Amino acid sequence: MSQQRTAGLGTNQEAVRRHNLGTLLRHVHGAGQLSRAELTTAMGLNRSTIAGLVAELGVLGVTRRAVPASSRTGAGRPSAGVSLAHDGPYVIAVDLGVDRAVVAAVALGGDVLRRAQAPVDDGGEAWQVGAAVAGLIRQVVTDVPASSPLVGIGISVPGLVRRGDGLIRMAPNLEWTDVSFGGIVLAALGLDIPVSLANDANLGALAEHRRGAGVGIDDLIYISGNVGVGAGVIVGGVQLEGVGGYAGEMGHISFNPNGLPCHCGNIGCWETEVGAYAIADAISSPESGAIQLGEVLEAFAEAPAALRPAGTALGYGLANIVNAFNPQMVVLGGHLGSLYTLVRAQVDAGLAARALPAALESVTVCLPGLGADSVLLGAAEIAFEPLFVDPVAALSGALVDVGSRLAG
Amino acid sequence: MSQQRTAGLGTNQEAVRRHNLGTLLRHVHGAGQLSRAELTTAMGLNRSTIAGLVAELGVLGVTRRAVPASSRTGAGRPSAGVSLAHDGPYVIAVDLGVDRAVVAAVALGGDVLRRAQAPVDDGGEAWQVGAAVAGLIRQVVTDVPASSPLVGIGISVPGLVRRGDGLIRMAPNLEWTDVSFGGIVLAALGLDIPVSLANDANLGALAEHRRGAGVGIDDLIYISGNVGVGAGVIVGGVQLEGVGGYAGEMGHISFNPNGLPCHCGNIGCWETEVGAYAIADAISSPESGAIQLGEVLEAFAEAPAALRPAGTALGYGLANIVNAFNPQMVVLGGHLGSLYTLVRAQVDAGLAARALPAALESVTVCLPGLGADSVLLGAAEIAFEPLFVDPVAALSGALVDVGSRLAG
DNA sequence: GCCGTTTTGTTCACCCGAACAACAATTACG
DNA sequence: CGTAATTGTTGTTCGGGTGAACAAAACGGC
Repeated sequence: MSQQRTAGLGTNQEAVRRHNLGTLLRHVHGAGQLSRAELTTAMGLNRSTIAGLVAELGVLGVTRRAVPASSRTGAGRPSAGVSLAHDGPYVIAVDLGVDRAVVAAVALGGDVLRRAQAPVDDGGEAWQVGAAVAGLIRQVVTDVPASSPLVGIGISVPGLVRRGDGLIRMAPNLEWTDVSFGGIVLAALGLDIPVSLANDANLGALAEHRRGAGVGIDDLIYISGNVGVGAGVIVGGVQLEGVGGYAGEMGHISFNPNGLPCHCGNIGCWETEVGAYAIADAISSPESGAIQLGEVLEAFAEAPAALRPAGTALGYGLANIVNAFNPQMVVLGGHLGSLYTLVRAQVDAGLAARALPAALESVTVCLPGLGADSVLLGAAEIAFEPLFVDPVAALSGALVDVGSRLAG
Repeated sequence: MSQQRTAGLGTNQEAVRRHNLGTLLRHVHGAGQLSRAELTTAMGLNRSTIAGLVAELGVLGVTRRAVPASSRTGAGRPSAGVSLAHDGPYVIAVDLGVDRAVVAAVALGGDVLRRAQAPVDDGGEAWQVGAAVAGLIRQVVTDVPASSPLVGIGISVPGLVRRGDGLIRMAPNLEWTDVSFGGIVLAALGLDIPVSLANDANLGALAEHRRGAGVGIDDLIYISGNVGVGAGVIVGGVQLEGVGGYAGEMGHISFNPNGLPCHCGNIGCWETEVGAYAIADAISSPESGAIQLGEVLEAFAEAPAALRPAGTALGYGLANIVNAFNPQMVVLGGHLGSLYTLVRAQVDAGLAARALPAALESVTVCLPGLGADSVLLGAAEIAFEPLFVDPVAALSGALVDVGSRLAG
């Protein structure tokens, strides 16, 4: 629910300032610390202009002047560093999993200030989960400096999230349908701040693209193995959403017409071959092991033979994805990452067998650079997004001293 | 090879003018004729600004003042119309098919000034085909006013085209590999102007999005049935390309593990079920009928039973596409359009059976609004693209009086 | 048929923001 | 220690979008 569609509009002159200010902040957010000279070359603007923008961000309380980071060697005056203020803006990131919820306060720059988590009951009602999440948020905001403005809340959902309003259309593993979870959490908190929701795979892709294994890579796919299987797709540096926001449901691509029934009602979806339940079955792990499948797989020192067909199926499915999207990188998250480390040979062979040579030659399969935090940090990213589109407006709408507001 | 990646750059102030001038021209190109008042609201700029931009385009010889188009009723001074100059810029569009090449001179606004076509020998060498295309281009430019500047050449290719340099990596039905066809055509012409190449499905999608069935629809997929099967994908109003430019090869998504061998080396690709050869086989049409399959299918008044499985396979494959991309519209081009009109029931049923409900509810399957010209007009669009990015630069690099240059 | 209303084109001064140039600051290197 | 190189700082210039005022052109009611 991020990308605004402004096709055909002209560029207003105040929009120039907004855009430049936001872009500069985006750079600082991405690098954490960088020099004004680097900003000058990265943004292609004049020194004076960068100086003005940096000064404005300083007045806004977002950045501060840092010691000259000696990244460059050679003659010349060292460039003054720009880094993030200690009491700068932050967001709440929520990773709603199948069996647990993780909540974190994340500062600009991507640092996790504090995190908390709690189990989520299987089949819990949305309002119960919302109350639990609200409780975690209350915990998490206590440590944040009171003067830090809270920009918004980003929530990752293992299911289909409608673009625009963030309604959860279907979350099979939570057994939710048409739940307005953002509203529920806000009501439980008694606050009114921007809430963004998105699919977990989409957020994993976003985080890996911005601060994980895919930095600098504009065509990237993150495949989430989180009981179900979904893909987050970034093409040309922007997220693929689709009209409704449901793009990337690669788990329900037909894979085997003679396969097993899928919970979606069809037969032989890819998820029935590489989903957590299928793999747990293959290694005769108890059904409950499917939810913790990542850990179960990590425990293996060597791959049992029973996993090899799943590896091949993963490779074949990846080939479909490579043919469809021609990505430069495919990141395997959740249990698929664990599976990949075990049966890498089968996966690579399956991919090479079925992908078109031209598309295969430029793709890399890898593990998440952010480990298990990809999705959580992606949730932080969408919450920050308005700040990069219009810093001034986003900050004027942000709340300060949230800790005491929530305590009182 | 169109979309330039400028992520992270700041907005230069001269870039504002470029962008606004290009955007205005894009509007005029799209609508053909529209009033300055409409431009003002569409672009969100001031009346004065629009006036300045329109004046500049007039000086450039691109637009001319038109009679007040009375689109609005009511009081008030009628708004002056902006329409395209008679001797304005134009491009050469080339649709390279499996058995024939179509070449057209296309004016700004999308009008085909003149077209010519010639058969292409099966298995012809690239330089032979290039010479034939050059001959058609010579024919086509004769009618164009000498003062009209030729902006560039756009070429549609039934195969994989590398982004950036436009190299044809693989065109199975032409039996070409790694052919620099743009260079070949330019050499045959003895000219040096910008040439853009792209995959036929991508161009079909572009044309349908801009002037066909998908005007105003930002998430659209065009599926080309042109012996092989490929998809052109537009998401969020921009073309999905992938790192190398090979995205959208949906014809080689695995469809049936027990299916027939595909020319790509795999088994059971979707193309082996809905490609022209498969369908020609099904209706016992001679092998040569595959190339003209569209016409063969059009001749049927009612669908023979033998086509029904192909219809179902088409529906199933569309479901995969809908799940992957969540488009708002799917346009079926080439023989797939003809097939759809015959076995629509099977296609719709197959799609409904396998697509996720959330994604299914917002998708429409339809036929091309531009008929058989989608791809040709798409080739014109990519040739025009530089003009909308920077009108002044594109015009300064354009050639005038091409007719006599090529004749002499 | 006239006059007020409405909408738009036209012109001008204005403002904002990026670019540019000159100078100062600061370091590396010989 | 002096020179070259790079960057921050400052004041000025320049370009382009904005806004106000006025003119133009059509409609509608009287």
